[in-house]
Amino acid sequence: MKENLSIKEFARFSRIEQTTLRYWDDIGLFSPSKRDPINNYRYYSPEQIIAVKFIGVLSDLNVPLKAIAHIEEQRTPEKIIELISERERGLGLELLRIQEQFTILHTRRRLIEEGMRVLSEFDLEFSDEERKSKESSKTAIQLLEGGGIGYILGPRNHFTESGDFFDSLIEFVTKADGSRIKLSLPIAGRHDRFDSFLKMPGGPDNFISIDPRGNRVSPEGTYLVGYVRGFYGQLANIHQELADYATQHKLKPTGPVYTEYLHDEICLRNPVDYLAKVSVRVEEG
Amino acid sequence: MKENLSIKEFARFSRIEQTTLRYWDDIGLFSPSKRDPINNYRYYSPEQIIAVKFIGVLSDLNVPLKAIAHIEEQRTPEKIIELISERERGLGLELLRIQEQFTILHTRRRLIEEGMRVLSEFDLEFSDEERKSKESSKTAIQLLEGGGIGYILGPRNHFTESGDFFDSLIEFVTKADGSRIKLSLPIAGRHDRFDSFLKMPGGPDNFISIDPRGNRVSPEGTYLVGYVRGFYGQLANIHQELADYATQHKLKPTGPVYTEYLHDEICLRNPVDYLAKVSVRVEEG
DNA sequence: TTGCTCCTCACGTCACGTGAGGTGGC
DNA sequence: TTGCTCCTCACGTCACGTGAGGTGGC
Repeated sequence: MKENLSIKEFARFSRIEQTTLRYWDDIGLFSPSKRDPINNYRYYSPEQIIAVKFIGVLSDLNVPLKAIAHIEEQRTPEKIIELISERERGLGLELLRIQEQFTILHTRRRLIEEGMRVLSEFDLEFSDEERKSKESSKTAIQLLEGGGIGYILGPRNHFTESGDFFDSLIEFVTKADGSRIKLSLPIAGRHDRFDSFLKMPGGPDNFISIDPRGNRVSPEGTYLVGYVRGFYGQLANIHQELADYATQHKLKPTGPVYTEYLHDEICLRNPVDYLAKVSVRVEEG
Repeated sequence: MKENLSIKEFARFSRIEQTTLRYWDDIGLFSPSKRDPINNYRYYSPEQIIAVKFIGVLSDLNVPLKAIAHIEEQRTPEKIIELISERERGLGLELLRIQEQFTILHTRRRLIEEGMRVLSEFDLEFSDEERKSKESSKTAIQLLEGGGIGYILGPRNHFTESGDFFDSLIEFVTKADGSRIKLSLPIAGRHDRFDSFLKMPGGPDNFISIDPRGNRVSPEGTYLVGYVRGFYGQLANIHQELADYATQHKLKPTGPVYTEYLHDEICLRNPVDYLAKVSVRVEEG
């Protein structure tokens, strides 16, 4: 004949904390069906579990408690249907948000892990003296099959006109507003051709970002890949090294050229340890 | 030569509120690259957008700011990979939670909408006098094709032994702990056979709950469906009405019998307006 | 002088969480 | 008396949000 549940029992059955139940009572959102007239103990009836669980669901859905209380007072089937529809839409948006976050995390992980692989494969460690200088850099080169990564192109950069890297970066960031460019995804650079890369390695024709849906795809093919360890802009003479390597191996670097940072401030404190990856598409002969 | 962005510009580019940027600066999580020595204005550099957006992502993922700050100080590729992996797992769990909430909302909506359809189809309105009494009820009966709904069976009820409805309900709720039974989903009753329903309409053989994955499925078939408007337990003489209807239409009510509430305290304030649905599987002849 | 952007400081908000000190019934 | 469960009240916490009053440069 358990018609009255103590707050402890009710908390256990409903899986809602005692403090939360007291708080909901305090703000008039959800009160026990009875109070002991002597010691003022709260007593709940078992069927109250249905309502308290629904409040819990709404609360989990980030409906403000005031709104829930207002709904509770005014509730009709029509209004509850309206609320549910709205929340279903909200959950749909949240689902998109989660997928986006998955993409962001996955992309970051892919880049960082590639960087770790590179560091274990090549010797790119600085000596103590080198580490002190902001201009230090180390490089490694390898030939890889690549391409097929979806990316989003930013607006055309105009380094030659306004002449500044940051102006172009800011233009990219500004254009990102409202477009599909997600700033949470790593920003990379793209040169149309190897020529323009040679002329200005640190000034890409466009800034790009990873496209989670893979709409625009980098061309499949053989890529000459250079890794550079050092601060932003310290691409050293990687362009010359890539050109030399190509000549020695009878390869023709055509383009496009992609410049990404595998390790950057996201995972490193010391800028000299940053790790860039430059991929140039090459053709035989 | 925009190397320094004011807090307004930086907030616009990064899509992070000025107040948030100041707060992150206050707690030492993320500070501008420069301060004006005279007026103490904050100035950010464009490449700081990469880091601030990543902090934003972590913050969106509900990583406490203290933890983010700690990570920022200690960051290495390995630790960031670990963090990302952990968050990917977290997102996986959140995805399950969202799917569960979708199910809860969808199920509620389905029941409430069915109730609204029933109310518009049949006259189940109370007169002013009837509305005053807690024992008022109105009924309607129809024949429907049904079944195929997945449900989760609670433990066997023992009304005849302990003799109480609430004891059984509490046993169900207790068993729910750790099982697949979700208390946020509507709780319904199930009688194995029409006989046992006739004997004790308010005392189901088992309490059940909707199964989002539809494992255990109610049998397909023709169902005699009775709707009862009134407070919990006021199933009136619906059992007798269903029996009479079956006899008149030469139907044999076999079972199982499902008792659900389409409209309950979730969407109504006045208990007398609650709407129950009793479905009995019937056979020809 | 006015308008603008920025500053700091203090207090408010939301949904609890955490003691501190006290009560009633076995 | 002791242990237990419950109570209220007050203050803390987290991540900001909101004025209030003031400053520097055009």
